[in-house]
Amino acid sequence: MLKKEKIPKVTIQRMAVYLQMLEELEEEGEEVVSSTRLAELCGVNSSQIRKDLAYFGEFGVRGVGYYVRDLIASIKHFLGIQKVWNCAIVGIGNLGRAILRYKDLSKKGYKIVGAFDCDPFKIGERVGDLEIICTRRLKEKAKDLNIKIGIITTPPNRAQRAANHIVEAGIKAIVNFAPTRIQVPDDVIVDYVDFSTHLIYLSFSLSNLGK
Amino acid sequence: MLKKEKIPKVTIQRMAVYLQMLEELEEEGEEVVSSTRLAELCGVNSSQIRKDLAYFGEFGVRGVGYYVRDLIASIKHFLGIQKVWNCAIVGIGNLGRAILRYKDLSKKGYKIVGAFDCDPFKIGERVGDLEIICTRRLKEKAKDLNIKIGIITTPPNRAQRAANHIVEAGIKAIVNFAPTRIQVPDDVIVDYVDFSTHLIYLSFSLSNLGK
DNA sequence: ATTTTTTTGTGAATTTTTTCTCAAATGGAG
DNA sequence: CTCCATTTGAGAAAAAATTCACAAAAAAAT
Ligand SMILES: NC(=O)c1ccc[n+]([C@@H]2O[C@H](COP(=O)([O-])OP(=O)(O)OC[C@H]3O[C@@H](n4cnc5c(N)ncnc54)[C@H](O)[C@@H]3O)[C@@H](O)[C@H]2O)c1
Ligand SMILES: NC(=O)c1ccc[n+]([C@@H]2O[C@H](COP(=O)([O-])OP(=O)(O)OC[C@H]3O[C@@H](n4cnc5c(N)ncnc54)[C@H](O)[C@@H]3O)[C@@H](O)[C@H]2O)c1
Repeated sequence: MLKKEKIPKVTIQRMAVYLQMLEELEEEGEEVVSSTRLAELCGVNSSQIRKDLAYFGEFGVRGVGYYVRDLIASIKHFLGIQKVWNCAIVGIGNLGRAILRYKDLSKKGYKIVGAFDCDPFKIGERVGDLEIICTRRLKEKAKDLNIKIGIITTPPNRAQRAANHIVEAGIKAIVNFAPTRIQVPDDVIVDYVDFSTHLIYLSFSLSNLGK
Repeated sequence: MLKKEKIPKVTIQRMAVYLQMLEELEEEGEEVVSSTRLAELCGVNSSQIRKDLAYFGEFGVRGVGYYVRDLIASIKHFLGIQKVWNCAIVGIGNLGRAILRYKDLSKKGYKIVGAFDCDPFKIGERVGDLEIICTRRLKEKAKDLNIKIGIITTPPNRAQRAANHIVEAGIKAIVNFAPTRIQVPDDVIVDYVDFSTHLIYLSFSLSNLGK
């Protein structure tokens, strides 16, 4: 079913958007949706959607469209989010706490099972269901808790150190919220969430309206 | 100097990364950097950097490279971030508060000047320097405070309503943290910051390692 | 039963983005 | 002053992504 062809990152990102919209449609009781309708809702071209889906297989019915429920299940399946992914947060400051309290994450298949910080005054403190643990114990905990994804929310000048701990712990995927690039071995995947990049895009666009 | 050609969004996004790295280099006392070196640090191809910069003009010296200080200034200038942009946050929950307390934002040229929520129990409460104001007063405040960017951190089912208030207030740029698409007039720019999209990319990559 | 309408899936065409190449410029060494 | 080592800027080539266009399939209408 899955073709061997490399699937572009943008396709995966759009897939996440389609999934979001499909879940909204399901909630509204829609049973079937056409690529044209979904495209409108997501702000893309309809053949974009069909091409994206074609990387993974055939999911539609000609003359009808896609069954919302089934398509959601298929997408979750091939994106690898039918099951729950255990995550650890490193750096329990403003943003780390916000993410710890972000309830909808678990609905989306991600569970924060470890909260790590290096500040002795924070270690032992409880946030929600979790106790803040010393970053040095990440390696030991990663195995016990089956942690697959590390989330960095330390200040930028500490991000590399946090990354080193995560890599040391054998975790192969990192989301980095600190606005700095980190160096990791080739077999570790890093994705950056950079708020200021988005703001910069907006300021640039505002500055160049009509040009 | 600035060519009339449309500048791709990815170029602007990479520009933000170059800027980040250049500022780190400046802090370390580096005065000159070659596109090759910068490319290595940012994890891109060196001609990518030269092509990206070419959209805006010529900034390098052949045989030498780029003067870090000057290049930073040039980039800030053409991205429109030499000046400060006033922003409003709509939805003062976990994430909204984290952003309000995010001090480095102002260093990057963005100032949160208004905090809005619709919950009567929150209105009047102080967070940092700001008092939480009723969302209905956004329009009036947007003018007084010269707000140019709206940041949505409401629950997803309230994001459209928040967007409507922002549009009503005459603000032309929105960052939406809620995991849902919003509808706005053509002259309003929306950029989405979606945490789960990043997590999905990682789970997909982990699920397909070596395929 | 046949025609019409709808909508998918996919090759082909187009557009966009990235990478390759190299002449031209610069500074330093001899 | 000439030669050599660097490195930019930009045209050409290659690769990737998007959009077009339409046959094939399914359902609805006649
Ligand atoms: N606050 C926001 O809304 C926001 C938004 C976007 C990006 N960011 C980025 O996210 C990061 C965190 O921001 P914040 O506002 O939460 O900062 P913060 O200072 O409130 O929190 C940082 C936390 O990291 C901990 N820490 C430092 N070094 C560590 C290490 N080596 N190992 C483990 N923990 C360590 C600190 O003890 C602190 O608790 C920053 O890089 C910031 O630029 C923040
Ligand atoms: N918490 C996180 O770390 C995190 C991470 C990524 C994305 N998000 C997204 O960000 C959004 C906010 O998350 P949160 O955890 O802060 O939620 P939250 O429930 O803590 O906060 C939401 C706030 O929005 C306010 N609100 C509701 N409707 C409003 C309206 N019409 N106008 C103004 N304010 C309104 C509520 O009163 C509340 O204060 C959600 O959409 C969430 O999916 C959160």
